[in-house]
Amino acid sequence: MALPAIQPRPCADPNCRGRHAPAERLALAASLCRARGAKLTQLRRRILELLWESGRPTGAYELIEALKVRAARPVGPPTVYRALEFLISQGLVSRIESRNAYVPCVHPERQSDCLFFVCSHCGSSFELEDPRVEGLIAENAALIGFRPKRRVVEVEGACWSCIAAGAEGK
Amino acid sequence: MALPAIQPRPCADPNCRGRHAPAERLALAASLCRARGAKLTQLRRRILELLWESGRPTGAYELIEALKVRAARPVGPPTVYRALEFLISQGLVSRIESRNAYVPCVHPERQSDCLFFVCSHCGSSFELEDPRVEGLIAENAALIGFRPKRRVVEVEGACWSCIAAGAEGK
DNA sequence: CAACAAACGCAACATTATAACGTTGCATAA
DNA sequence: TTATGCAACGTTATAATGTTGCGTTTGTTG
Repeated sequence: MALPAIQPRPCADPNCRGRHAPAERLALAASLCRARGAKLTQLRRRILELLWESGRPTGAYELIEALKVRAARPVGPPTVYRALEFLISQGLVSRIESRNAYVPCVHPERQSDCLFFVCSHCGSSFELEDPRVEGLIAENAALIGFRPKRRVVEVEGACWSCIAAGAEGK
Repeated sequence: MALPAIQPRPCADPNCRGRHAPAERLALAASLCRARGAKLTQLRRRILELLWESGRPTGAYELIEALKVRAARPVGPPTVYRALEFLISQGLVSRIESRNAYVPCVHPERQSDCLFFVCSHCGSSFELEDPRVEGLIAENAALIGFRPKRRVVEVEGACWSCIAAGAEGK
């Protein structure tokens, strides 16, 4: 029996924000899918990989372009959208509604919704978790008898490095 | 001098949620624009009126369709999008990012961002304010040195009347 | 009135997403 | 081995949403 090359394991830090290489991310994704009986196919894996390599919210058509380069045959929009749908259903990817773009999830093992901070200057995004947000939303929902199912929290602004560079968002 | 028919005045209740007729909404909007030196033209006013009458997040192309009925000439997409841009800039309308749709703002005199609760069954939306959300976001933003400019909070779920009717969202 | 700017009309186009239908490949059972 | 079922993927076309560029109208101001 071969030694396991990578030991995929959830990160203990809820807000570790990117201290893991794409390869490690993919290994964790594969491990999660295996455990759930979900199939992380070649295409789905490749798209997830592209998202990790991109480093910022990436549009479906950007992915299609990127896939043209290395894929045997070009893939059409429906194919990419179906793959994204799968990745989202597995908690491996989130859609940034305010950008029509997609980002890989830092902590796919937790299915919780996240807060997304998107820099309007460089386009990079940052994912944080804060359980208190749920409470606040639940509290407000109760005021109007609303039963929440899914939530979107997206903050547009300037990221640290763009502020440091003097370009404070466009 | 004629007596003022309507006395537009901000509502004291931050979460009054729709106890005002469209005519009153429009009068307030006109009053605000006048005070700000912004021009609420016929078209812009008509679009705001349609949004108030609609009662749910409404797409740009739905507005175009609705305008065909009563307008002298049909209006094209750019015209509607520009009018929406104006209304949004004046805080009279918000865009629901997760739906590509637009809703009139309950409290245009306050420029604060709101929380939107959208029923996935009947499509109606509810706007609430909660200043604590800003605090929570600011706190999280500080963790990563992010300077927030605009935020989107949208909650999808089931509204009270749909829950009561037994249809708890699709 | 002339000059100017803001708003609007219009054609074309760009971007994002889905519908409808067909094909492939693999597992299982007859 | 052939049939059958199924999930994933491919292909074409089209729907839905949003923008650019430019010319025309309109309203205001000197």
